[in-house]
Amino acid sequence: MFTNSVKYALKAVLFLAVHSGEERKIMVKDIAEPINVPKAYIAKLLQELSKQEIISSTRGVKGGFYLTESNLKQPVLNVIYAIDGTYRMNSCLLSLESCNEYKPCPLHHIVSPMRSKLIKSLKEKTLEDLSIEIQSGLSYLPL
Amino acid sequence: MFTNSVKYALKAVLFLAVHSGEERKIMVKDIAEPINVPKAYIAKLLQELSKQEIISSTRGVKGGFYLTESNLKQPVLNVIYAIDGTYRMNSCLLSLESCNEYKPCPLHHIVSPMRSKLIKSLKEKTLEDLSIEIQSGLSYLPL
DNA sequence: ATAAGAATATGATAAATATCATATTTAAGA
DNA sequence: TCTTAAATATGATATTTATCATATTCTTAT
Repeated sequence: MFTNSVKYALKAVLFLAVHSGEERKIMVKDIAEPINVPKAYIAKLLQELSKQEIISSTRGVKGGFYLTESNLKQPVLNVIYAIDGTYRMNSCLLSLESCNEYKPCPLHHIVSPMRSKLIKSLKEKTLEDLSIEIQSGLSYLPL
Repeated sequence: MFTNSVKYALKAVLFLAVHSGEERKIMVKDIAEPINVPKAYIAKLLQELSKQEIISSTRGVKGGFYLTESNLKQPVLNVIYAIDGTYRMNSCLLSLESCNEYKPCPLHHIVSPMRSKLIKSLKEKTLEDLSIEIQSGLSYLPL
């Protein structure tokens, strides 16, 4: 469903959602280790997310990555789209270009409603929502 | 969600579901072209499906691939599992080994119920079901 | 100003997936 | 039984994705 890159990115962003803030910037190595993702790999992803303004960063001494209030208000889906692009989640499972309601592929009726729901959920849930769930012990962000 | 290989395999198997039979074997090149998949690639996938007895085949003159009545009764999910294995569809989106109901990852509550439903549907729908839908114009298997 | 610590830009390497090619085996028909 | 036409087995190549490495740029504090 998602690439490895998206999975890593989501873990990193959620880690930042819980642990960082404008006054609590976190540097790459202190993100990579707790989420158990190769440092150089996550560094690249964080740079990309920062460039796309999904997350925030500052360079130099005392710098690092963090989430602003505004970053936290974003839907989870933003992270996914930023890394994988929109195509992957939205394209026909059988890769039939012409697949749509009027000319559905054989799996369309099974898959399409579920995908719509999933996308809706990922659009409604913000990073903050998930962060709160983690902090209140409703879900976990482990190794 | 699925690999290219699974998509190709599904298209090929559904093509066979509609067009082949014990008395109407179809050879690789006559499958590859209408479903618009590279011949050598689909050949390999068909061989694998045949080995796993998802589809049937005979060698030699007048040989080819086809679906028996028994093949047609199978759930669509069989094709997916045969090519991609079971792990891909069932593993945690964030690749957290420990993710489950008791220790859910942050996306578990969003994703898990939908995945369960999807798998249920793919288990209930047989190749025959989909073949009938295609033949009655409820869905399409185009290029 | 300048030194040091951080992200950033760039690109190299490795692994997995997708694609292509071909020699071998099997089955049917002459 | 021999020839031919098909799948089968095997493996080579190309492309994409994942991983790693490093020189450059920016920011803070001295």
